[in-house]
Amino acid sequence: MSREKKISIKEIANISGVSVATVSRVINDNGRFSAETKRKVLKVIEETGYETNYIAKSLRMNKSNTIGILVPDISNTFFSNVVQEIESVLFEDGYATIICNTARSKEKEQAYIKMLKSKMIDGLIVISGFSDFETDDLSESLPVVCIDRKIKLNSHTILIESNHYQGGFDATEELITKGSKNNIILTQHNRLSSTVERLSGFKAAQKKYGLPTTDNSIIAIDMNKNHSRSEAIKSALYPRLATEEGISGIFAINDRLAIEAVRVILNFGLKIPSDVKVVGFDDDPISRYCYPPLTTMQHNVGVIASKACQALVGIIQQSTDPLTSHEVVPVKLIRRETT
Amino acid sequence: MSREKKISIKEIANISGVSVATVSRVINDNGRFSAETKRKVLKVIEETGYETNYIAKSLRMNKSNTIGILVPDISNTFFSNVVQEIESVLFEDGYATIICNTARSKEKEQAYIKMLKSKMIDGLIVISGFSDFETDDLSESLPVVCIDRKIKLNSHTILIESNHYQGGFDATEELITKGSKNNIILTQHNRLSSTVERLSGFKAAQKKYGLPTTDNSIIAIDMNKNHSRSEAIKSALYPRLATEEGISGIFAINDRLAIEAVRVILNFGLKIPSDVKVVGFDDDPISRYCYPPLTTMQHNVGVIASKACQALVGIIQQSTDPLTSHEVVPVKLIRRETT
DNA sequence: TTGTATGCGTTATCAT
DNA sequence: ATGATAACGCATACAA
Repeated sequence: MSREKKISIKEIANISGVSVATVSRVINDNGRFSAETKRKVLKVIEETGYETNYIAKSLRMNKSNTIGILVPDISNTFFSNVVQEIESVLFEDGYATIICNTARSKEKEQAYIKMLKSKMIDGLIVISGFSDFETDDLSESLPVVCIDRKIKLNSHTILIESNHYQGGFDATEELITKGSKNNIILTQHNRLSSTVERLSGFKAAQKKYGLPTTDNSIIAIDMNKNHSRSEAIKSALYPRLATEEGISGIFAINDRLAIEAVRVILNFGLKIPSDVKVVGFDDDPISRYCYPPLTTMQHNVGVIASKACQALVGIIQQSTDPLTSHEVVPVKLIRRETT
Repeated sequence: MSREKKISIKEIANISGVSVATVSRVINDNGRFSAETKRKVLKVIEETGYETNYIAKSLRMNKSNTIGILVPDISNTFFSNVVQEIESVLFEDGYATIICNTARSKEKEQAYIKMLKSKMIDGLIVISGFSDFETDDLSESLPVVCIDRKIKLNSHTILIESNHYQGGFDATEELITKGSKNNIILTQHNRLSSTVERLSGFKAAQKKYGLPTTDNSIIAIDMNKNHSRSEAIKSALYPRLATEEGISGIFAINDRLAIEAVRVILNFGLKIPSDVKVVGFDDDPISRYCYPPLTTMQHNVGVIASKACQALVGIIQQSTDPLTSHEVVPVKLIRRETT
């Protein structure tokens, strides 16, 4: 493996008999050179297979045409879809993308931010994650757009998010209009804004139809011990299934939870959707293939990604604050066989 | 948003009243400075919040402590798991990771390689993808390790892959030992080495048990038109299900295909696994939750990732060829309810 | 239209 | 133990 030295602008200049400045000009097409020299230089570049050293360019220009993405868990379907979409439009815009998987670790997140800044990234996209770190301080010195991650009010940071409130509302309304009166929300113990909003939507829908939301309406699973998640759901649900006024509708905050719930219910001996109806969230591929196929809320990944990119690139290139700093994109009910 | 100028080594030098050389020495702990100056400089660094500019460092050192990953489709579960794992160990080793989603586009792949080289990446990991591009030329000038991607024999490139042959063999043997005599392989039209190997495994297992592999044993779906994939499987399978000597076992080359096949069979009115048995490949999460839960082959993502990183980092740091240039890691049968 | 010279932030060589 | 300075590859202000 011979790492042959790469050819630089200087070589090109020597070979074609002009100065480095001139070479630089024709490469960047800045004008101020004759057609003849252009031809000459381009020919040499072609022959030598010269390629720009973006490290040097970045150092000189103080920008890298690179943007960073912080994502908590790339193996999560929704996240990876968003990332993939973002990467695609950014690529079109001429930006490279550094995807950083923070594994929900605050330390890793900080380390990555440091690394990204030292790489002179032009902008940063932060997807979800817990909001207790200071994106705000960050956005003072760097264009930042967040996706599904609440930030301080006085922030320069832009926020793009799914309408989790509406999602929670529509999901719950689906349960109700399909005939379920005794509904609960199956949620998790965390402080994600998306979780909070979905709960609000649930409550609002309940209220609209004159249904109460009590402590009993909320079952929150602790995600710390993943292995027993299924057990946790089981022990929370079983006693509530047997009673006179048993649970007849479940809005689960994500599809994984929903599917676990479905299993528990089926094992208990109840029918879905006749005895109890279930709605999930995220439209994970598993919701299409599980049994029975799961009614769920679908994110509009395409517009989330494009809005995020549009906002970020806008503020990078104009170096000015954009018109809207908060976009909320609707989610859509996908009706399948659990309601 | 005030992009305040970042502080450099020069400032540190001025403030602490030493030269830039000295500052650089204490930062890199190269010795040749007094304890006193060290203390002094470190204090200033602390106070000012100085952070190394890795762009400049990279330019000077001709290395970036960054490695690139080329992945065809980050939303594919297996790929995203591998990437996540790789990212994790590389992070521990002090390397940043640039994940590039090539979307199976040759143009994008080339563009990304160009970009990565110009960013002075220290190494490259290529996951799957079609083998008709020249990783070989690449590996002349850059440490490269491939995962599940066949390359030319004379190559410097290292290859880590799942044992697709063994996977195909074990999957098929599972069908046979569970009582199925009339087996087919459900595959796709592509030239991926993994596809080819799985087919070989299928044939070998058939042969071992005195079962023939004819043209009729192979059903290859065209993936071009995704929307009609389900239809394609249906029309391929239906006529073969009705006959006297109907299909009793299907080895599907991936879980998506397997699940579609399961649906077709169920719709046809046959029982699984009593009438026909199915084995998939990849252990996608959907295989756990689909109905009935799918027997499938599980990759050992952890060792694939760690072997890949180990190999890459080894050749980067020692700048020498590693002992083994080809590692094959076993896959594991996960027995669920389709066999 | 073209060339010279300077600087981006580092590290490394060579003095001192 | 420390400092001055060159060099990495590039873009640009200024001079010609």
